[in-house]
Amino acid sequence: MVPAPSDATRTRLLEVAGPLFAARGFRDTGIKEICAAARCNVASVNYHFGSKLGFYGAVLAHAHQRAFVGSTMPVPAAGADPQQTLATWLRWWIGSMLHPDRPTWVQTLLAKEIVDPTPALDAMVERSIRPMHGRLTTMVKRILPPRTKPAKLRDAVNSIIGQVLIYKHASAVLERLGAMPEESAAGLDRLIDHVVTFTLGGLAALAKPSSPTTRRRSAR
Amino acid sequence: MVPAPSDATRTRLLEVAGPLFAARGFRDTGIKEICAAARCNVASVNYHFGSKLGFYGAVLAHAHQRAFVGSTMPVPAAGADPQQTLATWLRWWIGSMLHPDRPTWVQTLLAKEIVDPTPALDAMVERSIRPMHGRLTTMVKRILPPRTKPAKLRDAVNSIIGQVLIYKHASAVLERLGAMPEESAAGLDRLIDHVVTFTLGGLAALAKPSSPTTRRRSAR
Amino acid sequence: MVPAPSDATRTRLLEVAGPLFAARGFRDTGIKEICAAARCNVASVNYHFGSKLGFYGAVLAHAHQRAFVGSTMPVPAAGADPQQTLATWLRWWIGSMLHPDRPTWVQTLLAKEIVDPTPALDAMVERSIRPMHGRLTTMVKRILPPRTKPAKLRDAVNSIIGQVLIYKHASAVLERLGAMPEESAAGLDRLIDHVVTFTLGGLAALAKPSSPTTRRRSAR
Amino acid sequence: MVPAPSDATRTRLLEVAGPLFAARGFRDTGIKEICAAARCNVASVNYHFGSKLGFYGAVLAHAHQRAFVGSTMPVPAAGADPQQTLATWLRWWIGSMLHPDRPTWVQTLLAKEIVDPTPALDAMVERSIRPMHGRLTTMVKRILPPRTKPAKLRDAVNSIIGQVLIYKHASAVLERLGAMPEESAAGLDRLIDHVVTFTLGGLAALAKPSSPTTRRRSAR
DNA sequence: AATGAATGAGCCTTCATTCAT
DNA sequence: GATGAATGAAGGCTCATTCAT
Repeated sequence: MVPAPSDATRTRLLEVAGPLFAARGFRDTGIKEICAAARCNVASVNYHFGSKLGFYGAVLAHAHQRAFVGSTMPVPAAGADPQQTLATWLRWWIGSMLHPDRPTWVQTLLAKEIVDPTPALDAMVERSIRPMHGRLTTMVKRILPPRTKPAKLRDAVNSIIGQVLIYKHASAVLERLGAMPEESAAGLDRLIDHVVTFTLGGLAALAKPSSPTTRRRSAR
Repeated sequence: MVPAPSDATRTRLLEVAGPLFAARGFRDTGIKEICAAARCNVASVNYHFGSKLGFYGAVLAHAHQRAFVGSTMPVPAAGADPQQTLATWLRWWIGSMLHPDRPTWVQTLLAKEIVDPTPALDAMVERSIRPMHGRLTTMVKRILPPRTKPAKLRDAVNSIIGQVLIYKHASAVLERLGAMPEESAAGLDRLIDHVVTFTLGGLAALAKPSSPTTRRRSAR
Repeated sequence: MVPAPSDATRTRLLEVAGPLFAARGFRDTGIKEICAAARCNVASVNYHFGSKLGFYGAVLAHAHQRAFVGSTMPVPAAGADPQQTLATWLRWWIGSMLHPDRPTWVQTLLAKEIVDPTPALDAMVERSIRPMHGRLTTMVKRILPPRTKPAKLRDAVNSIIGQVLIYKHASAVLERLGAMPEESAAGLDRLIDHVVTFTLGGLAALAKPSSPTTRRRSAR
Repeated sequence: MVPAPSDATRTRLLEVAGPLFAARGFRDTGIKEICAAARCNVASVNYHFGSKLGFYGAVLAHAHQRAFVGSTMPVPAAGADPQQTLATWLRWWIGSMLHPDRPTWVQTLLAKEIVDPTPALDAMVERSIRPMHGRLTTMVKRILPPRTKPAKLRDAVNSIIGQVLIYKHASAVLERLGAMPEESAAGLDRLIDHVVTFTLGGLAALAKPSSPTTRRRSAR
């Protein structure tokens, strides 16, 4: 079960399948196609991973390992400013999600899985997403007032995540609308600045006791 | 294009296919399955619509017609407060996207199409998404300072959209994280309040000339 | 479900599959092979019968219909001699099982199914075997003494059936031992005479109150 | 042929494969399954036995060795009563075939092989079946009149064998018909009594010069 | 001596589509 | 105008076997 010393084929399969799955989705990517790209027999996938779905799970895990290699999550200084801490973390996170020099297929793969889940999603959530989500929640909690209700905290975190995920989830539409940011390091920096500013502004607004502008009746 | 004289079957197919496509995606929903639900022959789809893809396009168009029936986009009063105008529009938009009393499959279908586009996406963008996007952009532009750069405006709009789309695109993950808002009218109202507050706060922060907190270097 | 008026392919499949299944068994006979013999597409089997197993069940039912066509089970005369009635019935049954002019694959198919059952066996037992078994049991019961225990009756019936089935079930071995009867009408007649004589003799012995010759201890 | 010096794996394979082959047949039992049960590599079978078929032959030979261990065929006393001799031998044979305390898979394996022969059947017939068949034939010959034709003798022997084989070959059907004898030592004893009585009665009837009851015409 | 890895042929089934009526 | 029948390609998976160590 543990990767044997010489897994030429196994490793090649894992390396090669990520971009393919990301490009065409789980169900539209045939193992024939994958094995052709990995120059191995179609039976290899089933031999090493039991089934196509098992293989897909392994690819996801493999992708997760690679996703943050060379980019360690920043640890907040003990008595650091909460806003500053969040800003730093956001810079790291958004950078690791959207950096143009980074192979884009890893995040695309995760995005596809999020929108159209397969049974492999559960493992992915626990392994990869929940830790980050917890970290982000903790940081936001420190910024909001002490007695903020959990629901409010939860919404705030979602608003932050949503601002970033849209570039992964809706890129096809944003491109058609001409609303994609420039794919350059400078463009990414500007985008990050924007998200940080927007987020801190939003959190500040949440911190005030105010009621939102004249909410007369619920929609509909 | 115009409904043929005797189109009982044709109409039934269009009505029945939406939820199925929304539930399992374009490629995973078989025409056998659809025709079984519509109690008609498997050849009917190709007979009436030429091919599966043509049928899918027709379903999307049909869905768009239904999507906003009984819920007209609010028109801003001439000299109204820009923030107020945006807030009102957001209430309407989020409500039409997430209201629990409303059949959810239309938006789900659009969300799936956004993440995993088929050739039918282009038509959908022009017909359904671009008008809304334009309207939203206009409203945000009125809130931001007069000389705001297009890129900044564009980012702001994306930040608003992203806050909402996440509930459609990432619901599978949010549910597993326990981060989904309550599915009730009251829960939706609270969520809308949150988005409005967060958004207006974010836009206010963007309006200030300041630079975000100490941005030393871009992420890695 | 009911055979439609024009089932060219469906009928051809049913006709052609019997000998093939009989020759190589259910699991060793590929639908590719069958469809090649029926000159139709490999998908036809699944289209008409849902699955290979469903097809096999249909072949069995079809075979059962054909098995006794033109050979109606003899009905005993009202006050006829029980021995005579049984003899007549045995003549008919053995003849229909072993007659050399009759296509042998039907019985071979049933025999294979009996020894190595598939899920289709249950239906076959109820439809085809139980009625005959019941008839035979009734006839034997009339020959044995009135108060014969059910277990004794059951064993007697089994002894009769076993004498016949061996020629279907163990023919491969009997041939190698040189113990197969001649495959001719005359040979079959002699065999039938033998079974009738042996059976009536055996039943007569059972009817006597005697204990079998010196049964000291059970084997081993 | 002779067991190699270090044959732990080889022996384990032989021991473990018998019941599996008996349960599911030669073609339906995968070597993967067998090797999993024997806790060895899938290549072991081919390594030790050359091929699956070679392995199967070895299993059959191994089974034959075990089949009659601890149960030696009774040798008739010189001047013993022929009926008594046959009865004694039948007791031993049926007991060794059907005794519930005895692992049943050996006989089941042979039964499967008889109905659906593989190339390994020939060896099995010569080694295991022909000697018994010869012995039985000799005993029956002593009971029938001196000048009995070989065909008649052969039929008589088959009638005896058939009475027993049915419980091995048709057990699936007999169970469904509720016609299986009780699986207990007492039940077996009763069954043996029955077969002995029925057989001796049948042989007695054969010995008479009579023709069977009014055989008018052969069946259809 | 023995094994984990890898192979290629074959399996049954499903698919969107087209044909003949 | 509409359908039941039929099609061929492709799908993932299992198999007994062989290779390289």
